[in-house]
Amino acid sequence: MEKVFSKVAAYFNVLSDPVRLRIMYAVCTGEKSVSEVVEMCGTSQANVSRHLLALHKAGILLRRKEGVTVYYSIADNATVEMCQTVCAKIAEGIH
Amino acid sequence: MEKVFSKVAAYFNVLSDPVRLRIMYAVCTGEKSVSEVVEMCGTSQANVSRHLLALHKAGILLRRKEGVTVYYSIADNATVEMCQTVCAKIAEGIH
DNA sequence: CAAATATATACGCATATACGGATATATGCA
DNA sequence: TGCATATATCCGTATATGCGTATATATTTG
Repeated sequence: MEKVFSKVAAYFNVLSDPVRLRIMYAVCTGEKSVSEVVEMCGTSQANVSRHLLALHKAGILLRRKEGVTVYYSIADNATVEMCQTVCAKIAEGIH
Repeated sequence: MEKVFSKVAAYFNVLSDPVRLRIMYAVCTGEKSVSEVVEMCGTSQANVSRHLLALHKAGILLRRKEGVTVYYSIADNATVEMCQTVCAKIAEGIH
């Protein structure tokens, strides 16, 4: 049980960063290369690479290498749906 | 949009700690006082108090004071359901 | 008022993490 | 082989956060 809590905490922790949420927003519309994500999010290539790897290690993003290019995509749509639900709920309270 | 991401990140961040998840697990069965939560979770009173306040500030727990005793309860069942969904999903992968 | 109980806060320390900048690694191509 | 492109990693720094310990605050009771 305690082990589950630690894993769940780690899972939420990956989603608890604005940059990683921006990245999720970029990738959820379809597979994207690192460069594409860099253009869509306003931060450095090194930073994007790190966050993409963090999301991948957590099992949230898939990683596919094609030549020198690396593509990331959503592993499980349930995560995206959860983010959207929370976003909607919180966006209500902002107006 | 960026503001929403920050708020969502903060929301997930509150749930990204094993102790706070233990506390959620304790409180989700019904309103509990701080002392009761301390007994149910294996950590100090100061620690529990801090985490309960963090969950309350995030809007996840309600706070009710009755004399010298403070009771906390779930504000929105959707949060609990989300935690349970994630827990179940992750517990699968552990066995 | 004094003491006991319940909860919250202050402080210090250890650890984690995000970021910038530089650099390493890998692949493709002339 | 040499060079360009794409991605990942290393290092240092600044900041955040969790926890233990002690203490403060508030309420009840004698």
